[in-house]
Amino acid sequence: MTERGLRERKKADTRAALAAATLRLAIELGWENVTVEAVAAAADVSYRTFFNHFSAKEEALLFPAGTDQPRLSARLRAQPAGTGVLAAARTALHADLTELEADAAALRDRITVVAGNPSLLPRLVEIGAADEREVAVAIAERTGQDAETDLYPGLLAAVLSAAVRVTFSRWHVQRGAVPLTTLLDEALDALAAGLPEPPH
Amino acid sequence: MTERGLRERKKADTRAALAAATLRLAIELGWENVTVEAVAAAADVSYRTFFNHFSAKEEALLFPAGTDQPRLSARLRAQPAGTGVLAAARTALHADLTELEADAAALRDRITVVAGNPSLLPRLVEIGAADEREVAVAIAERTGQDAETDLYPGLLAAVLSAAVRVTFSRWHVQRGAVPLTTLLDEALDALAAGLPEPPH
DNA sequence: CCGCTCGCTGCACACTGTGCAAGCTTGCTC
DNA sequence: GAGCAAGCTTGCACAGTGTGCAGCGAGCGG
Repeated sequence: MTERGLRERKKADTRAALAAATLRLAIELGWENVTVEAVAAAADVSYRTFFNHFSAKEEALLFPAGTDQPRLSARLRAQPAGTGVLAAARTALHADLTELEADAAALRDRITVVAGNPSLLPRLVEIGAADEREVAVAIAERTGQDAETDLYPGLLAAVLSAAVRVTFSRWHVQRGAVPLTTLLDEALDALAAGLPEPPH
Repeated sequence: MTERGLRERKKADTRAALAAATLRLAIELGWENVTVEAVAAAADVSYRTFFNHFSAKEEALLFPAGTDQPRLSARLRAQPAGTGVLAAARTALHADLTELEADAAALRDRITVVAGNPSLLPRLVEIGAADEREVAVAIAERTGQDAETDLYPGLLAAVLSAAVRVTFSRWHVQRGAVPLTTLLDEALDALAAGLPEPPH
């Protein structure tokens, strides 16, 4: 399933080379100075080939592995039916973040680029929270509600997305000193406590 | 301060005409079929003039009044120092949403366009939550914390942003039957209660 | 009334993203 | 192993976005 032949392996290599070149050039030159032409040249393929692998420049930076990998909604559905929504979400998010933290160097570089280019920030959320809409549906399935009309599923999905975003930000500021999962737990605990105002 | 002369009035008219034409064409043709050239033609100005008023196509749709209007962070700072952060945020958000709901028809059209084009969704958040970063700083000032390192300010700002986004979504689904402020209160109450899982 | 300011306009340009029609390598079949 | 289909790569043309620059003309101040 991982490699079915030389052709697919070469294709994956090309995609990886393009993604790596994109990230490297973004760090070296700044995101706005990265052109698709330069990326293609750095990866030794033609300009046109870039768009055979990525539909847009941002995709090469933020979705180097492709969009068909297991997403948060899938992980959430995989949790046993007995557990509560919040606990299930916490477990699913842990799995997601652990996987991302596996190549921490690339993740840090990516966040660095995004931090310097706010226009990319929304897309980063998609990495962590995948398709927030799907997550809302998965939550609705678990609570027996309707994702369209009821408040809870959409709100929880959006709030989880926000928690992940904040977690990425803090992880980056602390230069990865604390694991993503630990930081996420802090955020989720604060949420579960109803966001009580801390003493000052 | 509102109008200082014929020239400024004409400029504001041009901007308003461009914004209105953008919204109208987006509803009629779909966002992806709206070209700047068509918008400029509909507003009876040249192509180049469009970019003298808006730095990008999305800005004409989402920030028709300009980005220098009073933002959420300013409203938040304007709240009396005695009140708690959550209460202050609620009041500030009420003011913001009430103002937006004043021209409900345009707001509904805008949300319709955004709902059909997820790529625009992140920008809509900016309308409601303004600059989330500034809000985080304002929260930090109120709690005597540091917006960079402490969890609370950034988390609360992100969560408020999420609540506003969900509120817009529900308002749109219900076709504006319930005021924005009422829907926002429901979301904030759920958050303050720690997002307890509803019975199913 | 004269000059200055400033919005509007046209032109040229770099870049993104897409459709189409090739060419060439891979992998499968006979 | 020869051929054939599939599909990755490539070049070309094109629509559209966004920017820099220079000129024009109407509003504004002295």
